[in-house]
Amino acid sequence: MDSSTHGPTCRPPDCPHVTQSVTDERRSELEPREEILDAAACLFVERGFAATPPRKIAEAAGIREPLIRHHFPAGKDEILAELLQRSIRPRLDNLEKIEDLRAATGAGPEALLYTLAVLDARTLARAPHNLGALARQPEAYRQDVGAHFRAAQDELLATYIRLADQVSDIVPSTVVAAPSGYFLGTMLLQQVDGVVEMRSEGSQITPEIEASVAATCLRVCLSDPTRVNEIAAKAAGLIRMLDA
Amino acid sequence: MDSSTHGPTCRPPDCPHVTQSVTDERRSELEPREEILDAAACLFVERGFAATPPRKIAEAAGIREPLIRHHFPAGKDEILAELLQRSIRPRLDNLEKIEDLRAATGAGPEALLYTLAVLDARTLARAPHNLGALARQPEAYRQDVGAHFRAAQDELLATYIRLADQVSDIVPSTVVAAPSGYFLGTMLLQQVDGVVEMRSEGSQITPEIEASVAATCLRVCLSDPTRVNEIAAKAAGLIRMLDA
DNA sequence: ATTATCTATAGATCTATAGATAATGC
DNA sequence: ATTATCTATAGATCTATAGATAATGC
Repeated sequence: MDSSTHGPTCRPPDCPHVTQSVTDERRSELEPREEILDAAACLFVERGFAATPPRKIAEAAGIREPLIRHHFPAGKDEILAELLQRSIRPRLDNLEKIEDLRAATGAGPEALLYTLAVLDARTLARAPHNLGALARQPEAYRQDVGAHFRAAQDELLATYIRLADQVSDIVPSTVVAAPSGYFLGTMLLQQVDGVVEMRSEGSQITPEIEASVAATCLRVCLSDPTRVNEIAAKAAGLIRMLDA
Repeated sequence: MDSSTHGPTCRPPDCPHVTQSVTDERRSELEPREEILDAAACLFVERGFAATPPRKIAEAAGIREPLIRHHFPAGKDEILAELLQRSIRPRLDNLEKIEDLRAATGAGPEALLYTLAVLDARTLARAPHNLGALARQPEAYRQDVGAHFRAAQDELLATYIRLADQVSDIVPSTVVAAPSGYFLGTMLLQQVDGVVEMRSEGSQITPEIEASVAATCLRVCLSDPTRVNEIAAKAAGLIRMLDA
């Protein structure tokens, strides 16, 4: 209530930066560059990119402002670009993983869609500081900062679209308003990305919820939802292979 | 490319403010207060609240900066609060509408959920400047600005949770990872709110897509998706009553 | 008399850089 | 010699206000 303008909205275990008030000792567990990224991630997610001046990042990281410029000559923009990369890279890895699984096991699109959804949900659930929330900052759409990120996002969407298309067996003419193609893929991706919103509302994302999200993706595509159990079981085997 | 720092990302038909460069004539179709709100809505959605100084709003509205303070003494915060109100009020109206329909027709939760989803999707689809996107600005979570808005949002969520609960006939023990309660409601609401994201990606939201979103909400809840057609038909009747 | 609008400007904050000092690698 | 870090500061931008002028309602 004393120093900063508005109370921290950040849950302490997630994010020490917003709560810490005058502690300006470096925590020094990390390299300064990492320290900067970590502090910035927390602040960008909690207060927003545009609302976070470099000074606040420096304070949170326990360094002086010009050091930020030393590590990131282009300033905040460069930090955001790096954080966006880090938020999307593991999801591109997930795309590779399911492609490998397909090649290795001949798994069908149903199990692969479920697997991808679980992996992505898990990635978002475990990202430090709920980093996935950066995708919703308006600056993530700016060409100069988020171009690379956007391209990756498009690749992700394209995969969801393709898988959804292969999985969907709902004949449009038989069902009023069955989504398809771009819209079906978008809806599935949004369902998965919803994990970010749940986290920011304070929910702990359990493995059950991750599975729930994935199962919902299937239920949206399939005319016979009783098959979800069977597909989930098959996918669980694939996921176990990855975890091993 | 000449004046402003970054190219406008706004589609012209949606939003004249970002594209207009040096035209500082007031358009004067609207009251100045409305002009300010309209310009601010566009800029907040496109560039973000924190990245939009009052000067830009004044320029876009064709007025001088202090006039903003005259109409909104608390500055940008007050504008945002008003815009958040305007974005959520029609959705509270939608809640009332389905309650009225329930009382008048005795419609069941399935048809009401479908109807609510269509109404909400439509509200988001038609909101000027894709106003629904404001809900994702970090400042919408700030107590001093968004408290009222958040309360309304919670009421909305509570209704989705309740309806989803009544509609859902998926017995958890028979299906691995069936979402329920809070999470099911959250997923449905997110599905509907996805319209905002689709609009910001440039998609035109057709009535078919609105129906699609609503149908998907049902498909997520129901063990027997073949019932969706029948429910959608019933709901279409309810919606026609409202439109008349 | 109140409301709407402007010009002018003060003070705070932010962004960016210059230049000094310390630490490190060859 | 290069890299890492600091202090100090300039210039730009933002926020907020004072005070003048015009328009409007009683």
